[in-house]
Amino acid sequence: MFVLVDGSSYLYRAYHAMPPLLSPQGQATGAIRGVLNMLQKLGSDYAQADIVVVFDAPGQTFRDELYADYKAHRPAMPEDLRSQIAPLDDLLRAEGYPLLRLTGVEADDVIASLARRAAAAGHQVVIATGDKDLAQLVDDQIELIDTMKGRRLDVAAVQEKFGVPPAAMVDYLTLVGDSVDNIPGIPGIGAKTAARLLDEYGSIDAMLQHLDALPARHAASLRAHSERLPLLRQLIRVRDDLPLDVELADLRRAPRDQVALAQIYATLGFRGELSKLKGKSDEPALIATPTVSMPSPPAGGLVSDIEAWQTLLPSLQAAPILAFSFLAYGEHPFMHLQGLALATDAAAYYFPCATDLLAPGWDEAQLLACLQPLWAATGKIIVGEQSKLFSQIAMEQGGYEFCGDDIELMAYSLETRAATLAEQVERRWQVAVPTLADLLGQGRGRRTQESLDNDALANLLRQRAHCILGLYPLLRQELDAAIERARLYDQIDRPLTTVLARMERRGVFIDAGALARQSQELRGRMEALQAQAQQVAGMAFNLDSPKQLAQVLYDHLQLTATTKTATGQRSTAEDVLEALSEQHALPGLILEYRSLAKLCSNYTDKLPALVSARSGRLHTLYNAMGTSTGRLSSSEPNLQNIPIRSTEGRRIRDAFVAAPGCVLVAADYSQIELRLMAHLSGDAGLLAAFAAHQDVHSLTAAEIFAVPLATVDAGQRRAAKAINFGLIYGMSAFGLARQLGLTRQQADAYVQRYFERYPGVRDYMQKVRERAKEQGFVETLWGRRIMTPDVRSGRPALRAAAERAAINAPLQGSAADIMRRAMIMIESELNDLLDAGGMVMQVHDELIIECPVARGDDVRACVVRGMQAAATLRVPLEVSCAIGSAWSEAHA
DNA sequence: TGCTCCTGCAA
DNA sequence: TATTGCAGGAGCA
Repeated sequence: MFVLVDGSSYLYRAYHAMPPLLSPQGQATGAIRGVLNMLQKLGSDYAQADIVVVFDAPGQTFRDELYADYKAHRPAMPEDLRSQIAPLDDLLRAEGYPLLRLTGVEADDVIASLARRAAAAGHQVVIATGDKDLAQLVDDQIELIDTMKGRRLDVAAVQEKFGVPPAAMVDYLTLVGDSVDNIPGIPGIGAKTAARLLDEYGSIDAMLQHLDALPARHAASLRAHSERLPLLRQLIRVRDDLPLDVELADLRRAPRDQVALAQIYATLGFRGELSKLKGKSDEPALIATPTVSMPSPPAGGLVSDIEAWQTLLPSLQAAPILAFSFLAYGEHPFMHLQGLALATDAAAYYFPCATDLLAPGWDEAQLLACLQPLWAATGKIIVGEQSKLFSQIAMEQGGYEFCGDDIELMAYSLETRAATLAEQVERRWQVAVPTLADLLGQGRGRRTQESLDNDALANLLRQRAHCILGLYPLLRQELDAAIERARLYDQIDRPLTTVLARMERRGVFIDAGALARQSQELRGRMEALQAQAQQVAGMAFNLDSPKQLAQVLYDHLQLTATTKTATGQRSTAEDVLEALSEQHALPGLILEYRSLAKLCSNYTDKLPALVSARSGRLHTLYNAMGTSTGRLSSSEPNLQNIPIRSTEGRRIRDAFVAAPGCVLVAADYSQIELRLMAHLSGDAGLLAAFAAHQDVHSLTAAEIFAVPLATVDAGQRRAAKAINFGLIYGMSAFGLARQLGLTRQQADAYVQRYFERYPGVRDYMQKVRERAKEQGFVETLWGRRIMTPDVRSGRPALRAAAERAAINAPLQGSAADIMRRAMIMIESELNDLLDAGGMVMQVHDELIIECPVARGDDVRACVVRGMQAAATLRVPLEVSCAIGSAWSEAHA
């Protein structure tokens, strides 16, 4: 039997799975340690087998030549991983493993060729890999194993996992693509569709012969991309016929070179291995071997009465770290616990809260009360998930404030990318952790949350708590290794959680009656517009359907289509209709209809429906982990896109009002992103423009057009404003031309003059592009890191888009950091200042506070001070603020 | 019911 | 060929 190990895949995974271990000399050794662990495990699992390790060779392969984008968005190998390759090579050779590395092809191809040879010679073959690509090789003699997940993949398992037999895997991956390797696949065909089609037709070739029988959109997509298929196949199919100049007999493990090993282990600081080698296994290893396998299912059990709690309490009090996971039910933000699990490193306990398992006197309130002193114990670390929700439950059902650690938030502070518990566990340990969705199932047989089996829920939450406990030290270590990220988490993101919890719970008052009246009026006008539009069109059609509208405009009325959408439909977007409105009356009517329909469906109808019966107010959800820049986002409803630009839309803001006896105080940062551009770039001209406390767009216009400030006209200011905004987004001259309705040449000239006047800005933008490419990330003023993998892409469009995002991210993200800091300060000051009221909304650069009428001026002073104090830049940070009984009035 | 596409609202 | 979001309705499986 042969075990063929995909060394490169394990190297990467070990690198990510292991803590950043260092040798005494400071050499990184985590990945080496991980690969060694894995090989040792394979050695004991397959004691009789010959183990062969295959690595990717450095440099290009035939796939790179076939396809320039192959693995293009994969970041360059981190230096502290690259530095481990040579020592690992030495180690594996000394351990006696046959090592293969062939230039021009990938490890997969070598493995495939070896596997076929060995199988042909009658051997069983096990391929140890973390990649799914090799599933195409599986047959009676060849199977895959993922030692980290402990999963075996034989013929039946491939069929079960992918829905197709191994023989169809090449076609399957061709259709689906492989985002890991940046292979696109066929658009519109995902895993499900591919499996279904292959099940029915057997192969892509067969599908191509029966295109008419396929669902139309799949047929269209296949046809449109058919010329791509051969290339995709070549990329995905592994070569299993390489002429390898080794004989199977050569692939025997050589005796371990004890002398070399002793030296290597000593250099790497593998004390445990060294002592084993010397036969002194009693000497304790200095470096603990972390768990790479699934954390074992926790001991512990169910706690549903006070006696059991009392028994348990000492061990909970003694634990330095408590991890929790919970399930909630009810109406946001007044939710209840359905159950909660608490894990220590010894055990995990489950506390049901809303079931018939409860003893008299033991319920949610009792549990929360019991937990309160534990949470508050000094020096104890409390870590969980969904901590904003949990702190709302603690407030609402327990009557106290809670602010613990949150592994999702820690991950976000580290890399500004949301990572669920399941994703984190998967990434670090390559094991699946069950989610609520798994327990509920999907489709028609989907269970409701109330009907969940108690034992199943208990196990789920105990296991999750256990995983959280395992993740915490790793995340904390990574945060502490990067002081800026640690500060970001400890001083900004974590404290903000409580602020947001309170703000959501406070809600905002709206005049539902006013909205209902607006709705009625809008409906009337929409009906009239619909009748008029159908009359002008000469036929009946659904005004809400872009597809039908395109038919009416371009087929029925024979207007000329100008723009197409991403999928080739003829566009009916606003700017297109705007242009067409000169030829015909219909486009104008549609535009008006659409604007009204939008107001109705999104706002005047929607908002009153979301008012809580319990509080009479609107409670949005603020997601502090939902953006790639550090901004918040808002949903259910989204209060960050309430109309303001059109006079019709503005009326919606009339309905955002203060409660009786109160006023709204609205404060917003003026030009904060442009100020940050001045600060970050240090451009003298831009700094001077802000220092002058004058209208920056007019000043910019005066510079660009080389005229005195006093003579700048509206058109010049408009152009300057467009450039200023465009800068923040990394806009090109082409985009500027389109925005302003200029020719390319004119726009080019503007941009050129802008950069002549503000050369620091040009240099800064270039520096950001370069840094993004070198480091793979950009940073905000507070060290929030935004990853920018695509700036290294070979695809020009993708790369350009990534560069624009990289330029924008430090500006947008720093502004977001500033606002987060301001909110934390202001919340605490308002707590002292007010008995009732507080922040009710945040709209990126604007804060809205509700307070008693008499306190309006105090609150205004407090908020303006807080917002300004949140950052000290090289330019003034101006805040404008106004007070009113409605949001529309409180806008300065 | 769940997914994708198109459209459009905000900073 | 401008950044970041959320969400509706249509259309389809």
